[in-house]
Amino acid sequence: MSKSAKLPTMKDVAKKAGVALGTVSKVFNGIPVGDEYRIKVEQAAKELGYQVNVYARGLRASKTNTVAVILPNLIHPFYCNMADLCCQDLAARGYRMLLSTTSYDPKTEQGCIDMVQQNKVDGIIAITYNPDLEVKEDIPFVIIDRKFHNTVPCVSSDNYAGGQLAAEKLSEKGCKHLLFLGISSRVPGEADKRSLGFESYCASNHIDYTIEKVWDDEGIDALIAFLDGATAKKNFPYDGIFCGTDMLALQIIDYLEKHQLSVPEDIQVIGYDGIPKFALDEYYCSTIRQPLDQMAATAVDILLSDRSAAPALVCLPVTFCEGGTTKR
Amino acid sequence: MSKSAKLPTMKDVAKKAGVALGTVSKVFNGIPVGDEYRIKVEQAAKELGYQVNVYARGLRASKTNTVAVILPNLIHPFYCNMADLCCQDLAARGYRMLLSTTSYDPKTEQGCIDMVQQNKVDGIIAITYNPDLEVKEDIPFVIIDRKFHNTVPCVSSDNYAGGQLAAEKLSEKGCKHLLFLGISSRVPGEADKRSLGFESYCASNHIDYTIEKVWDDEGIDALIAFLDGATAKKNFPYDGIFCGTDMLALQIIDYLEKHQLSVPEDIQVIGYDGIPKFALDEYYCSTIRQPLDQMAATAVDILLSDRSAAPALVCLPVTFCEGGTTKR
DNA sequence: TCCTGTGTGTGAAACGTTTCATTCTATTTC
DNA sequence: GAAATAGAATGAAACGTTTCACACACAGGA
Repeated sequence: MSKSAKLPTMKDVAKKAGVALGTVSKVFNGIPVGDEYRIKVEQAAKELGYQVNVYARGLRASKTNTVAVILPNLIHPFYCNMADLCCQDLAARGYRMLLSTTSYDPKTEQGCIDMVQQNKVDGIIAITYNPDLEVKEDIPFVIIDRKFHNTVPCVSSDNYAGGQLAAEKLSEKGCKHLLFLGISSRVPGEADKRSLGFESYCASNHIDYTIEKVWDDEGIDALIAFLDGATAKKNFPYDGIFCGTDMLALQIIDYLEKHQLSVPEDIQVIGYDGIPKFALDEYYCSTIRQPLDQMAATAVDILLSDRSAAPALVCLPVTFCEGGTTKR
Repeated sequence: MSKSAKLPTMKDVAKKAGVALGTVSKVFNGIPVGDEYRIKVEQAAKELGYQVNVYARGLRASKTNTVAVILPNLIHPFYCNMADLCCQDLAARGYRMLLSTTSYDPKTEQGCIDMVQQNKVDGIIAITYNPDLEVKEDIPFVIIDRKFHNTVPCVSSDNYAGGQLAAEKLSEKGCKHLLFLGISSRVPGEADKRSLGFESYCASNHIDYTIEKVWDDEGIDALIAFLDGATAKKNFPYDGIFCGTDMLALQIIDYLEKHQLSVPEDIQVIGYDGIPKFALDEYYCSTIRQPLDQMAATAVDILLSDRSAAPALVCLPVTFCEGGTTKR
């Protein structure tokens, strides 16, 4: 353990290098400075082990090199992966990540936004489903997965195309009677387009389909009730199911297997998200994979670049990933 | 969206309340102040929507209300859950969480520590397996899962008892020939005690057992090679396996099933960690569950309390959780 | 009435940057 | 060769807090 000595300041560096304070500042801010000066400063800084004090800088300027990431939680793999990728992308650009979780609670969400604005972070990336968020327009803000104000860019996967792709794959794999199962938030979001894409594909290709959606406050029980009705019949009337999320798909698969319906033999199932299984290189189920890496990279990019040029909505392309719940 | 107005400062509050600057400061720092003054200040602050500027405070004092959490990644559920819990516990105490991921890279780990010390966070919670970390002693530091310097408190689950418990459970459930499989880091850590506890239980209860450990740089292939040797025999010689982690257990179970050995009928498997399956209320496998919530709470507690009283190592109790890979 | 002691509000100084008006140097132009 | 100009380094002021030496008021003892 090293001694707890007073940290060197810019003043120390300036003195050691024999230059003025402002010159040192310029060097550390990438402002052009004569080569001989730059070298002297860099040398002195290195010898002293100097690093810029984030708090002094944050106070004086409004540059904090910190981006706030606000998510519902760090339990669901989707959010975790997103946080992981954002963290890496931000670190690569020299930014720190301030992470807050909200548990979907609107009050907590607003509290995070307020806190974070007060503290002058350089930007905010959020996944939130609160439509009434108050955001000051002078802090760069990017939202993932849900369109918000028109002034706030949204990054999402191409949910509509994803829905189409799911229908297409199920159909290709021989399914004749398709079913969409989804749990929707009462707040409209990009994810709603999954069923729309699914529907459009089925309709224009004359495929038999059913859409069954419930509200999130009704919970999965409402979907189970629907399935109970279907399994009560002699023949379960669907042979291909597209679930709005991988997590839902897992629960549905559990249900089916408990009712002597085998996946994928009797019924093929596709989820949405593309969550890798437990940090391994496998999927929980066949799925429409969102390009999380691109989404994170895009969000960071928009945030830290010139936002005036940012599009209101970026939809990134999805892919189908085989995961054992569809026939090969 | 609200207007982008200049944020109110303490000076504004002082003027509005008709008191001195220092008095306002005291109110916001919980330093006793006459009631009539306190009320005036609180009133004025509320009306102005004043909040303390974190950067000014961080500059002047060394109070930043920020704790850094350093983890290998946000992909493995163990780390994610830990981050989630730390975030909640910290928020509940009014702290912000600065999160960094290291990908197990020693250089990145040291970089994070340096950055974070430079930036005067109020404390650091880390999960790192780097033995050569340089830490300044004047920043509160807690490490999870690995004992470090004696001056740095470590929080872990009771790995030794966990190993004993796994052996006990397998034995109780009728296994006669136990096997421990583990992947160890070359850096000694608390997790090494899992096999020691397992061994001690078996030895003192006259249970037949085998310990098979490989180094992490050899990878899982080394364990697979060992199993190949075992499966090549007419009868697979083990009927109960304790794996060092849940993730390893999953991979081993996969292997066994591919070799026509069914779990739990032929072979029972117990993992370690207690990772819940995909944010659902199930486990991937029968497991020795670490009390993540207690571990996070303890880490935060030690960090923010008087550390001089902190024990060098806190071992929290583990529990056995049934997960379908052992017989009931 | 005066003096001392205690408790509490006051406001200037300091924290380590960035910024900007100023000074200085060197180069160009007539 | 002198004056004008561009370019670059300089250093003081300012950012919004916390802290601390000080002033002040009031109570109690002589």
